[in-house]
Amino acid sequence: MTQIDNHAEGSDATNAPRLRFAPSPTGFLHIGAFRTALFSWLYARHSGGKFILRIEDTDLARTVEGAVEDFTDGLRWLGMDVDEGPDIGGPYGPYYQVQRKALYQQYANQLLESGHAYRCYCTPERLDAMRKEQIANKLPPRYDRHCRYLSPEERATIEASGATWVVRFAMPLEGETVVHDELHGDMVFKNSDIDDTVIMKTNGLAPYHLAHLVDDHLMKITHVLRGEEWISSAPRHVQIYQALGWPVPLFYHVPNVLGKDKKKLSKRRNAPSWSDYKKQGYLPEAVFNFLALLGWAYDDKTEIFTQDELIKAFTLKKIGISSGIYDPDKLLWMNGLYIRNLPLAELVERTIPYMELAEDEGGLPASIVRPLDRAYTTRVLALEHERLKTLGEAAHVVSFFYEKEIDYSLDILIQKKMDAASTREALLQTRTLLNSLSTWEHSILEAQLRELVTKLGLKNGQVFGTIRTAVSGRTATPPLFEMMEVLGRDVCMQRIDQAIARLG
RNA sequence: GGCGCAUUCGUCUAGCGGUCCAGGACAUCGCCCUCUCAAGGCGGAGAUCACGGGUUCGAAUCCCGUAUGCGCUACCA
Repeated sequence: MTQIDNHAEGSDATNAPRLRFAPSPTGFLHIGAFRTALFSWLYARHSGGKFILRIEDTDLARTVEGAVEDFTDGLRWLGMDVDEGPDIGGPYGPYYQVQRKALYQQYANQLLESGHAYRCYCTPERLDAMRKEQIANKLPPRYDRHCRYLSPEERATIEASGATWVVRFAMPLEGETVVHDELHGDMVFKNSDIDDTVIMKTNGLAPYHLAHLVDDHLMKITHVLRGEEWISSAPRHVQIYQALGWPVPLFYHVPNVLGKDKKKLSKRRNAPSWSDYKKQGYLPEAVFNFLALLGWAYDDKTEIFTQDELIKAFTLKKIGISSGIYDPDKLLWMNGLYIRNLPLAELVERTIPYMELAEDEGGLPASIVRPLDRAYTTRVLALEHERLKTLGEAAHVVSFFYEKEIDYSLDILIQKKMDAASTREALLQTRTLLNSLSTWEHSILEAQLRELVTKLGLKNGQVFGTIRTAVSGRTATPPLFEMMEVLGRDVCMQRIDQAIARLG
């Protein structure tokens, strides 16, 4: 602990900004949390500062196994590298709050000694009863400061009886506290509205209000970006900073990201996690771009940015202050755009893993052998490239390119103003024509089949639609002739034969 | 209930006293392209800038109310 202190008090102060992302490991991280992290990361990179990951795990009861790994995986997936944190350490560690317990005790004691805090012996039962009564009397539920005014003798008696205690911060009873926020300006709070919050729990760990503040100070955090839900307790924090004699960092209370229900994103209700996006085949660079635009805008038209462009363009000043609903449709559009901009080879590289997933995880049907043929898959995906919105949907959309048997109902084979007989006839003629071709190439297929259409006195859509279904089992596919070329002569002929057979 | 924050097209937003009877994007609608589905191109509709008062020669932009939404009100973060 002393060692940590020495580091913290050391005068290596450069003026580079230091920003932190400090999630608590109570579950997976939703997209709104990442958005705030992303703002911090972007500014750290923009300014040549540091980005620190700290785990706020002082709530032992709610800590979830695997959560920290989820954070670091998510950060990595989105391309946000960490300068100091649990995995890599750093000069101001440890980066788990439970490991900094002694520090919080030290400063709680300091506050106790300076008269800025006091021991509170109230039992949860008393607190609970008190609150219920306050609410019943339409009073704001607030700690009644019962223990603040205990005499030393009374304290001695209570403690002699073996009572446990917490430490509460003694808020000034009168006056006002001004919270200066870089985004919102000055926000003024009446001290009498703020109660004496617990800064040290019975189990010897500090709650958020003390722990984050001690860590931010010791870790030399310069810019504090956090959700706007913290505005209410910010005056408490500035009072504690003052009581400790520490400078207050720059506050940026950023707006929340809301769900479609207009409620704050919550892990258990309406929020997708980063890994949901990964599973569905969203590109991290698209998600990154999308997230950066949620509550921040560069100008009135630019919205597609590479990560480097974002780093260059990002400024904290332009963060908006009103909370917004994230629009999954727009993300989907942006993802499609990023996919279309991918070089084909990279698209193949990144899509194959999704296609090779087990069938029940969204991969190709189990009957198709893995690993997939790369050359063939490249030809297949070339046709689907501009049609994909997510990598995850590729398997479904291209499965007929791989399947031995395709299955479809006859009504999608028979086109408008046609019946089984005319469809069968068209297919028979198609078969004869295709059999006569010496080269299986899309431009030749197209030229020949167009001639056939006129010869049959049918519409393009009728004949091509019939062949499309016969050959793919689908009504929506890539352009027919390119598709037939990739499928190959044998597969096409066999499927056309089957269609003819099914028509009687 | 108390306190706080917010409020520009359905959604994300630009706007920081005059250039805005408000610009862009997604979604939506129509047309073009066309063998289906996409992609792309063109165009339309969509916001009396929440409402009401001020300040000002002039307000989406500044101030004050009201309404609505959201947040906080734990030995959770």
